[in-house]
Amino acid sequence: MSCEETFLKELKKRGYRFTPQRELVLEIMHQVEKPSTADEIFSCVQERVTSVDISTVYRTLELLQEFGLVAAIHGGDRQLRFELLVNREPHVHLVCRSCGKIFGVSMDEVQPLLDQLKMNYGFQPEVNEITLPGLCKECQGKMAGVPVHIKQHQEH
Amino acid sequence: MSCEETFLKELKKRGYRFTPQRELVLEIMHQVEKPSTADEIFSCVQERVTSVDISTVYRTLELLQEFGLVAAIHGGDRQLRFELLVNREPHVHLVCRSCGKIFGVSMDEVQPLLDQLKMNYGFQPEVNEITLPGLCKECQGKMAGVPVHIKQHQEH
DNA sequence: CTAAATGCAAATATTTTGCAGGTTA
DNA sequence: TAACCTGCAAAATATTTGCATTTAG
Repeated sequence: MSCEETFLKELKKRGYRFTPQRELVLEIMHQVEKPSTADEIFSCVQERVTSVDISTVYRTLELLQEFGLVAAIHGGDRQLRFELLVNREPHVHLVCRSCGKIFGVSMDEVQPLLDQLKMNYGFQPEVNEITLPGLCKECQGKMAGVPVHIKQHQEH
Repeated sequence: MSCEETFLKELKKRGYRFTPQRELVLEIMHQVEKPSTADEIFSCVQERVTSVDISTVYRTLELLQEFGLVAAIHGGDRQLRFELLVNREPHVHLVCRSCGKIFGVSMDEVQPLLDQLKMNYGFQPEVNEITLPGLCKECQGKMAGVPVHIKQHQEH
């Protein structure tokens, strides 16, 4: 079942409606490559239909999350980023605190840890929303030895 | 070297000053048990000295982070939580998205994953700020089968 | 005495909400 | 046509900043 079909089905199931705005937000989510902020998504939406409001974008993203089509990931900065889950295998994110780049890591690598947390603590991690802050390869080289908080200041 | 001594030393090193407000914030950080929001810390501070402003709390927390005495962790909700690092071994946090409880997990359990990320991606995770969202044992029982976003709505 | 820190108020940034009018089914 | 959805504006939340005054060293 295609992404849009799932959306339609879930909307119908709850007596919600399939509006042009909702269709457009979902379409844009397919077009953005990286996990994107509400504002970035809003900008893309506006390039197509200027009248759409950012509150509609937020409301649609919330729906898409409820339906399991989109995940919200908490990066190092203040704002959430949203990512389409459909057609992607589960994965976790590495967020570089210096350059902000986000890397996806396949489940295979983290599964042992998740199993262990489940076994030892009974804790069930929400896989798609896991974010590991740190420094990517390039940024480690650039700022070796500088404490993290200073690094952040230098970057912004 | 005690926590306060470290603070003093780091302040002096930069020509900064050791003020009663800064001393108090650090002291409060020793008293709060769990990772706490700026506002929670501010409340504790106010119980002692009502004149202290929340902006001073924020500014002091930032200093403490620079000095490596405090870590900021990004939980599931919007606000940061601050935690004293001194006298604690490195650890990561499990945050329950339903009840909000935070569990500390020792490094031993996650070290293999971190090593792997370093090896395969060159990514250096910032250990003390890692947060894994999910559901704790109790909350899994309470809301088995209910999708995550609905759960959140029910809770708040 | 002087640079640094504080308290206050106002600004920012992000997300949420109330509501009147428009739209979907 | 009735419930739902939208755009707009305003509120809420969390954090940051400018500035006049106070204070540590």
